[in-house]
Amino acid sequence: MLSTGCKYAIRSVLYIALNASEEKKIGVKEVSEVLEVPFPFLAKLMQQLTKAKLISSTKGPKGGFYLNEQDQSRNVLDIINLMDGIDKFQGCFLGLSKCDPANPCPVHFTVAPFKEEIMGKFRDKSIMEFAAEIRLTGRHITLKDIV
Amino acid sequence: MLSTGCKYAIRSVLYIALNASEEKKIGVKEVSEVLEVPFPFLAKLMQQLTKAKLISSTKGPKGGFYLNEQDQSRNVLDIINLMDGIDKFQGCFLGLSKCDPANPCPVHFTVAPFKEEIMGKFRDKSIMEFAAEIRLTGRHITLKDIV
DNA sequence: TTAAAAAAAGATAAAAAGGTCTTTTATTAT
DNA sequence: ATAATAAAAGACCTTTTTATCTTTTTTTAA
Ligand code: FES
Ligand code: FES
Repeated sequence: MLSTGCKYAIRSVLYIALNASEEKKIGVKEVSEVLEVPFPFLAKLMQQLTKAKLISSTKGPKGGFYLNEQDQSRNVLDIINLMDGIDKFQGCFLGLSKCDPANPCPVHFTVAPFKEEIMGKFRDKSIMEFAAEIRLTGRHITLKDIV
Repeated sequence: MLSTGCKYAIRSVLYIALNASEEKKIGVKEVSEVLEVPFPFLAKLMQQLTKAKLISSTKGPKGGFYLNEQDQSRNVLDIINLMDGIDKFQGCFLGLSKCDPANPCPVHFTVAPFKEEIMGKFRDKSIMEFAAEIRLTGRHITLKDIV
C-alpha cells in the first residue's frame, strides 16, 4: 500500500506531534528507538520531511525535531505525497497512463469512490487533530505497546 | 498500490477472458504486444497464474492460454492475493504487526471501512462478470486505445 | 517421425527500494 | 574559544522487484 519509508514518516511525525515542542525538541535517536525503526534510514526521512517543511529542526545540543505552527496544520496526505507521490492514490489502479472517468479502466468505478474518499479523509484532518485523537483514545504508534 | 506484476496479471487475465477460449487459445506474445507489457516478464507471470490454477494453458502449436470453467469463476482478489499477498489490503496501513480493531493504529478507523469494502468488491465479482461489463461498456485494458 | 510452435523452467541482469556509514555544518554550554 | 551535541549531506551497500536470456519439454501438423 504505502512504502515503508512513508509508513515510518507518518508514525514519526505523529510521535513528534505528541511528544515534542519548540522547548523540548526530540532527536532521531529517540524516535528510532521508540518506533523501532532503523536509525540511519529514519534520519534520511526526517531530512526529507524537514526540507519539505513538514517538520522543523535545529542542530546542535538541545537540537532536534518539533512542529512549528505551520507544521501542525499539515495533514497525512502531505506526508504521503512527499514520500510516495500522490499518484499512489490518484493514478489508475491498473497502471494505465491516466485515471480518467471519461476513459475508465475495467476497475475504475470499483475503486474510484474509495480513492476519492480516503484522500479526503487524510487531507481534511490535520496532524494535530490526529494527535489529539491519539491522546484521547490511546491509539498506538509503536509495536511495543501491542505485545 | 499494486505491484506492476499484479497490474499486468489482472489486465492479462481480463484480456484472455475477453479474447480466448478453449478452441482459440492466446499466446504470451499477443498479450504482451496488445497490453504493451515486456514479453519475458509477462511469461513468468502467466506461469505463476497457471501454476496457481487461475488460468489454463497447453503447450505446443495451437497452444496458449485460456480460461476453463473454474478459472472463469475466479475473481480479481485471487489474482491480487497470488501476486502481492492479501496483506496488501488486510495488513495495517501503517505497517504495525496486526491490523486489529481492538488495538487500532491512529489511522485504523480512517482506512478500515475502505479496506473491507474494496476487498468485497473484488471478491464478489467474477472475472467473467468483469469481462461481460468490459464488453458491454467498452472499457479499455490497453494504453493504445486511449491515445 | 520429424520439424515447428509454444509454454515451462531456470539462470542472469538491471533498476529501485531499503538500509548503513562517514564526514561536514551548525548550535549551545562550558 | 573550545568541546560536545545533533542535524545535514553524501557516498556506499544489500535486498527485492522488475526484466531478460537460454534451454528444455510438450504438443501438433505435415
Ligand atoms: S482509470 Fe483505472 S482506476 Fe481510473
Ligand atoms: S491497525 Fe493500522 S490499519 Fe488497522
